[in-house]
Amino acid sequence: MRSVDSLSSARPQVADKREAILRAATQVFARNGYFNSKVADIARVAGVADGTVYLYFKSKEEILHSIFDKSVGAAIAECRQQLADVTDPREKLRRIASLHLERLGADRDLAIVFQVELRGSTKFMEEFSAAGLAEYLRLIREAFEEGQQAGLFRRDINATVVAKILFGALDEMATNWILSKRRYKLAPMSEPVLDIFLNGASAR
Amino acid sequence: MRSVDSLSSARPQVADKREAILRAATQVFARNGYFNSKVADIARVAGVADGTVYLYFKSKEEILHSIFDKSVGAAIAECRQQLADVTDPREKLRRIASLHLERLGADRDLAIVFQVELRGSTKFMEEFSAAGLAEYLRLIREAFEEGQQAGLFRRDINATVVAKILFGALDEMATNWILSKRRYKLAPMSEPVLDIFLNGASAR
Amino acid sequence: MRSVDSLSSARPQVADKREAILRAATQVFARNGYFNSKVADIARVAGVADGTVYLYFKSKEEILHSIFDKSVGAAIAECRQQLADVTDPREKLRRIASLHLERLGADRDLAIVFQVELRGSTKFMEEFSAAGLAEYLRLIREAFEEGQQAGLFRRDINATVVAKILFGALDEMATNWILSKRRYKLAPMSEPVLDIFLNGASAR
Amino acid sequence: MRSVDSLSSARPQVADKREAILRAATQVFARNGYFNSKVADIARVAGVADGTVYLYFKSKEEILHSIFDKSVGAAIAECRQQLADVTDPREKLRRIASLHLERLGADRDLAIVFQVELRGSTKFMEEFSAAGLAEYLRLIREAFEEGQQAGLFRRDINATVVAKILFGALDEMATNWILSKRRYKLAPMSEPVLDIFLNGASAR
DNA sequence: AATGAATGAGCATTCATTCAT
DNA sequence: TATGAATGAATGCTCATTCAT
Repeated sequence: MRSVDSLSSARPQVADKREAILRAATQVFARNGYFNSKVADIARVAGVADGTVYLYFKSKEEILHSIFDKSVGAAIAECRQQLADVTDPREKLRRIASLHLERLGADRDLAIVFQVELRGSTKFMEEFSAAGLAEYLRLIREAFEEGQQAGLFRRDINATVVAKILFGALDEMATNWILSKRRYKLAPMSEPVLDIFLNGASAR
Repeated sequence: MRSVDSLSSARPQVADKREAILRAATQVFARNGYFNSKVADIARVAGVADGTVYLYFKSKEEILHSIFDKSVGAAIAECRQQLADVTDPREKLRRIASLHLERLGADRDLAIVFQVELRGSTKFMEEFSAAGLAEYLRLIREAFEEGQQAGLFRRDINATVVAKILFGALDEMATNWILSKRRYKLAPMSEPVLDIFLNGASAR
Repeated sequence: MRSVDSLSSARPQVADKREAILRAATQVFARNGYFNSKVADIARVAGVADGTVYLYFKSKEEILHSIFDKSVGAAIAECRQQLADVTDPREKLRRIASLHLERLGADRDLAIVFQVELRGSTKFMEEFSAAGLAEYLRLIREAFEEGQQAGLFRRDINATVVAKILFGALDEMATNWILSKRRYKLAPMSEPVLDIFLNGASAR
Repeated sequence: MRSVDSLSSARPQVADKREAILRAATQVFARNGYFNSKVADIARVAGVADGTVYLYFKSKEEILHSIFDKSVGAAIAECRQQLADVTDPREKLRRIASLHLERLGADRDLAIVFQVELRGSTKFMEEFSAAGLAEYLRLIREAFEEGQQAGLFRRDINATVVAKILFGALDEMATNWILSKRRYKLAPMSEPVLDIFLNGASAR
């Protein structure tokens, strides 16, 4: 069993080191911005030598991509799982929104990388858009369409546009939270958003 | 006629050259991204020497700021003017949203700079937030509060949050438009947004 | 007239700076070897900033190529000129050999770059071979063929091979001179080479 | 049989591994050039771990030196042996030249390392010159001096210079062979060289 | 002996900015 | 004002070498 190894010196070092670099990079990118961050900074924060970074990542850019991939992957997986036992489309949307803001609210550095650093390049935005965002928007859209079929939501509005509206509103909550000097909880902000949204989208 | 000005006064030249540099920078930033754009590129596109850029702007960063200041200033001014003769708060929000997307939709390069390049730095985002965005959100909020006082909008929702929701939804429309491979008109996208928003925010 | 400018500060600076960099590079390459030479060293010796090197050359490698091109071009041009008024093929070969060793003997650093640094890469050797060497071997071969037609040289030996033999012998003289700890004149070494060569190649 | 050795003793393994590394290095150096070759490449081709290379060689440079030492040692030994039963100085020179080109012609990678890679450093060239080349030139010179004493060769020419001439001519044949795109046998090229050389150097 | 993960010194090149003209 | 040659600080990445296992 692994647990025995874990007590001594084990082998999770590889995973650990890769993780450490990703964690360090998230922090460094969040504090200095991607372009102003030096690979040497990341290495120092991660507690490894400069060259070691390149044993785990092909380039500085790949580190940024990896932060994105890992987080979006986990987020979508968790989202799907949480939606599994929910049938009410309105509740589904509430869960999606809630998870979205909970995740970002739980790790400020990661949130900064997501809301700010990942946006600063058309190239990356396009990939981002094609990969994670598209998948995420689909989750919203599908829940909304279910609600339309169930007669809960208005049928005169385009589900794709609706998904963007909800995402945009949540995204703005997250960005505002990061930029705000006041320190407040992000997760509860999903409530007024859903309130207006569901109210505005509901069939009468 | 221009030629007269040119002979009689140097002023328009100054404005022209400054304008030319801003226009060139918008194009170059939009196509390559801020960090990958060289001052030399901007100078070439603007038709001036590298050093000339520094007669009008203190640094590369100041060029980005100037693009922002100039555009936001003009947008808010136009917005205020267009709202002057409108009394219905719902119509005010419609005008704000419409103007927002019309402006961005009219100049794709400028839209890219706004939606992508200006987002890539926490520092800038903070200033952006403090300066233009705050002013812009205030316009929305005030219109909404008027509506609340007039009994048109629900009073159980926070006007500040509402303003962010509307802005976030519009912002997402703009970003999606930029990243989309399909070519469609951006301005009409304000309609479904307002539809859901007004419907969701209206008093019953 | 330009000569007036020349007295004050003039404009030959461009040529001068390029020349200075080439001269500096020849010295630095000769002393440290191409791969161990830093562009910063070349810049320092040339009395310019690091970046200035790149205003005149695309890369470190291009500097090496330029040293080669410039020198071979000048050598071949001088060689052709010196051969113009010579009719005796034997004398032509004597002049070629003599010029070859005089040139290398006159600039030890340049000779080192030619005999050592330029040889250290198959890629460059191939270009070298294709460009300058081929031209140079042709000069030898043509002189030899003239001698064959004039009945001065044996017709039973291949002129192309003969050219390589003569070049190889001279090349070895130059390399030995560079590596030798003794300091002697290189140019006179052409005599014994030609002696044996002409004797061995002459018709009886 | 090899399998017996493998079972009874570890020695051949050592020799095998050292050999394997030298063979791999010769191939890698020949294909990429010394400075562009990575120790990791050599290790991979040799089928050993990176670190293992350093159990047999102190540094990358020592590998190059070892290739040289091993090959020159073997060449000179074979040369001496082949000359043992020859008395005619002209035949001795023929054998030396023939062996020289046969050896290089038999292993193209080794020839490239000798003709190109070993030349790219003044430092190495000096050692090369002091060690192998000096010994080799001595073999030639001694054979020539014998011929002079026997009245076969002219006494008015310096034997040391003569040795360089012959070596230089052969060396050029080898270099040309490597760089040529045509594929031909190198060994036979010793004939025209010797032809001219002996003819030019012979007493009348 | 063998491994290969880790190290960290080293360097070509870029480009925002300056300033003599 | 305008120019553009010159500057030089700044950094991502490579790879020979080490060493704990």
